[in-house]
Amino acid sequence: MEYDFRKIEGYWQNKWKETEAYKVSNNSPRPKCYVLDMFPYPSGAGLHVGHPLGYIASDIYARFKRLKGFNVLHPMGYDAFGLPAEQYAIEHGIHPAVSTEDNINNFRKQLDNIGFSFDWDREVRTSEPQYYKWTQWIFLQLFKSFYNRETKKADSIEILIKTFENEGNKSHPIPNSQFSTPNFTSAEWLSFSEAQQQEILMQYRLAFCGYGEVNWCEALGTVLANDEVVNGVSERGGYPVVKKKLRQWYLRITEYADRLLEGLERVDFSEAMKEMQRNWIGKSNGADIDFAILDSNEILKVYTTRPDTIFGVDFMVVAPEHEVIEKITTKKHKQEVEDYLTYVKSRSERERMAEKKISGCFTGAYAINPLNFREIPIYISEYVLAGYGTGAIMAVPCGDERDLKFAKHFNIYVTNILGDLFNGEEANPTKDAELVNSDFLTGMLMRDATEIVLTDLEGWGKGKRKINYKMRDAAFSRQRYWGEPFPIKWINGIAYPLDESELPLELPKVDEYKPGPEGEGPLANIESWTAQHLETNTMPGYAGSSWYFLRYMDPHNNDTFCDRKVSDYWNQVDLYIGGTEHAVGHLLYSRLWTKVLFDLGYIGFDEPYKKLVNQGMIQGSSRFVYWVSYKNILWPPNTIIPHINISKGWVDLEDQLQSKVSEILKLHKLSELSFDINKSHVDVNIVDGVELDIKEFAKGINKNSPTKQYFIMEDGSILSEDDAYLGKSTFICDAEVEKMSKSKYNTVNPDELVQRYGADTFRMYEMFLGPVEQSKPWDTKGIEGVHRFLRKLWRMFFDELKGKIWNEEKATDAELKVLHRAIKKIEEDTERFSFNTAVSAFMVCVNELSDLKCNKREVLQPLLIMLTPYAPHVAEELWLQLGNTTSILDATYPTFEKKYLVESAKEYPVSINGKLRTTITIDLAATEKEVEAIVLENEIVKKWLEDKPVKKLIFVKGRMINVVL
RNA sequence: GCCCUGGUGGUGGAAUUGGUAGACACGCAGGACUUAAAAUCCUGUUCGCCGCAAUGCGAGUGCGGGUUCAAUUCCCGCCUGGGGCACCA
Repeated sequence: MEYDFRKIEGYWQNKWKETEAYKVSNNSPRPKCYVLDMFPYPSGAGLHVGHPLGYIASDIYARFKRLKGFNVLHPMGYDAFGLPAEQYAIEHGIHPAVSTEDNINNFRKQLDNIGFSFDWDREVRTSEPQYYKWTQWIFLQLFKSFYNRETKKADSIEILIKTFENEGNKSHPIPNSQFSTPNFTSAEWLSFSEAQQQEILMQYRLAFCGYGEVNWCEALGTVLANDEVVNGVSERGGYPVVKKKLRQWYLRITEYADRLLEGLERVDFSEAMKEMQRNWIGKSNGADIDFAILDSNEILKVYTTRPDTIFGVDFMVVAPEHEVIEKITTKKHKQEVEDYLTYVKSRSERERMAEKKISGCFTGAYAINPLNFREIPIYISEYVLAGYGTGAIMAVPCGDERDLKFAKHFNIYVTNILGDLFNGEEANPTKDAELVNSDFLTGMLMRDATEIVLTDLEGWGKGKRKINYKMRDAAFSRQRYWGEPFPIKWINGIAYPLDESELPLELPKVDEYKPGPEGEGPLANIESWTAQHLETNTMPGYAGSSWYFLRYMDPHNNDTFCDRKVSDYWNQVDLYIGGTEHAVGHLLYSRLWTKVLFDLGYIGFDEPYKKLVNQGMIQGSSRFVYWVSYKNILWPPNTIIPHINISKGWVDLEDQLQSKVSEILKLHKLSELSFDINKSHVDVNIVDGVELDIKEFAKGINKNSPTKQYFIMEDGSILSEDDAYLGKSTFICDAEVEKMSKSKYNTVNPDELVQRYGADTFRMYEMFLGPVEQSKPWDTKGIEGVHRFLRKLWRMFFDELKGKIWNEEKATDAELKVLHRAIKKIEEDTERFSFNTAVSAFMVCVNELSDLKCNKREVLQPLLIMLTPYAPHVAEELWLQLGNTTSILDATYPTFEKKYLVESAKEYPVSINGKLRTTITIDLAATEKEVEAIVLENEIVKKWLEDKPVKKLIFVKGRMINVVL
């Protein structure tokens, strides 16, 4: 009986389906374990080998935990709303729901191939009304809540209204400091119109409406996503893009900044991941300082984290969006300022931050330093962003590199407050300098000065301590069709929530996906929609994915998003696997939603993910073919143009290449032409390693084009497309590691590999490739080794001639040692997500057992159980063949027993001065003295000692010995 | 530009707490079995040097320094690949 993986895998996949082997119950006496993959977006391109990497890892872990006696929830579903489907609809007229459904079916088929243990009864799709009903419901909870700074949690807006009625807003200051009515009494509140009251409440709601800038493309009449804008123009068509203010929904995530920071202390994410989130939140301690403006009543408020440097301020910079510009710009500089603002309007925030070149312009106005009354010029520059701090900075060139560059560019005098620590060339951001040129602070350490400046400024009413966050409130609307509609009606400019009984508010069918007037979403084109005064924006991609992990727990509940008893049972996600690209987007948003739902009492935990593992990207290994293009040639009609492909080795041999090309041109009676060498991607699937399959390559050539293909082979021979099948010479491609993508022709489809080697081999190979967390290029070649391993395993049970060869004999100590070493290693490695080393431990185990000629059930059966998470199909098949009547999926994981591994002696590495010179086997019970004697008697050690005295002998028991001379 | 992360043989990678660098595979070379091939098995494989041989000698984990009896691992500086930077998901 041979290893017929196709038959085995087909059989068991059906069997498991029939027996509902992966159905998970919400009621179980066993401990729970929740293993989750990041929500996939079902793209039209289908799966490539990079996608299932995380799914395989989580599947192995889920199956492992099941064998260890846990009730494991391991669901899968689709983040089905999104821009690509809508773009596809615009281009092909196919409704996003239809293309999404197709994509999902394709995705599912591909996933099923790989043998995952997902409980498909729990599948969710964010674009289905039964699902987004609850996304809308949660949105309403956000809308009807505010962040109570006294209790530091979300509360019902009704409580806030009661408080306003009784005492105004004195105990709940308005979060928006720019708002026109910052303070009001109970009497004032009661006197406000409904519109005024609602406008005020909007400043408190966790989901609120405001105005924000979007990428507006006039020519396309639409708002563009950041990645649809390239170098300031639209990716499609290359039309200019400018910023435009539109009404937008936001989530007040800034109120949760401290709790999002605090929560990081309680979750098991990598330090790097936590660091990224902390940096994103960007909490800083500093001060707002007011600078008066010369000959003006305006005040310029700046935020700084370094009040101690106030005597080093040589100029001010305001963001181009700052409203003060208009008021302070002098006549003389008006034109210059306008030109600059026009330039900035075309720049994306990303471009502005990344720009190395200094740009800016002087307003003609001067600010006055509140401490020494010095007059300081006010500039505008794109490197100051409107959204951060107050949108204005005090520039201290001796302490900040960007400020220094700016000062040099505009020839601004640089004050040195750092003394010797500033060399005039490089800014020094130290906090430890002794201040000079700093009036009454001179001679003081910077760290100490901060406090004094703050106290002074506050005393004079010129400044205020302030904690600032880089994080901004999260924009929560899109001017798009394919997303959740907001359950909001606008009447007389007031947003009214729909009643919960009106949910779901279903997305209406449309015939076209064109944007509405003035950049509004496509919903604005639907009369029946606008007649009801419904909101025309839709929710962004992260709405549905911010809470999906809760829906998996209770996916069919029609009464609530997730029954509290059920979420109490499943609780947090124990293991979450996904890419680092979600570090600050999805992860922060879902943490926010979880905290709000917790505050409002709907769930019992405030962090969604207990442990997070980041999977690395599988990169593509691209292949290139070099080819010749001719310079300045007008081809006579009916000419056949020789298209010449060059094998890699010839590319740099210019002279010889010239004669090869001439040779080919002569065949076509063409004279010598000058040419360039180009490089194009070639489909990796027709390249074996780096060797091009010319036969396949020639098939792809358009027979109708007036060209004829030639190949300059690695050995210098020349083949034409007609004799491409002949000859023993090879054609070598160049190779490069790039992102895996269709456009680079470097995608590898898992379906083909599964077809060729089986799902078990594919699963193990994906793991064998390297650590899950690490990015690595895909190389199909190594898959053979894993496949050989599985066949070798099979042969321990079945011989081609003899059939069954396992036996019931008692295992020897040596065999049990091999087994238990494997149990220890594989269990530990699986537990710590080191799947690649676990696979190699399987290999080592099977290699050693076959060296021992061990075919004993006592050893093989536990091995099969350990293999189940990695290669479930073959494990289940062999398990059945061994005569077991229950499924291996629910077998008991073997227990490691130390007694089989006990050693009495150790082969110690012996170094002389840190260099390994020999090894000596010594009894582990030997004392240091005994060891020393043995080592110094050793011939090789003696040779190196050459009678020199031993300075020191380092002996680490069970580890190593080092003799120091 | 800012934040995060990686760099070890021809290739993917291993070395879990500072303690024998290169486990396990791929590839390559040689051999066995076979009429032949496939499959399988065995041997070798970091580089350089010496050699009849060895447990010989030297170098070696992106580059340059440092700490240590001992550094892929810790520290400082640099080079370089990848991810993110708020409307891709």
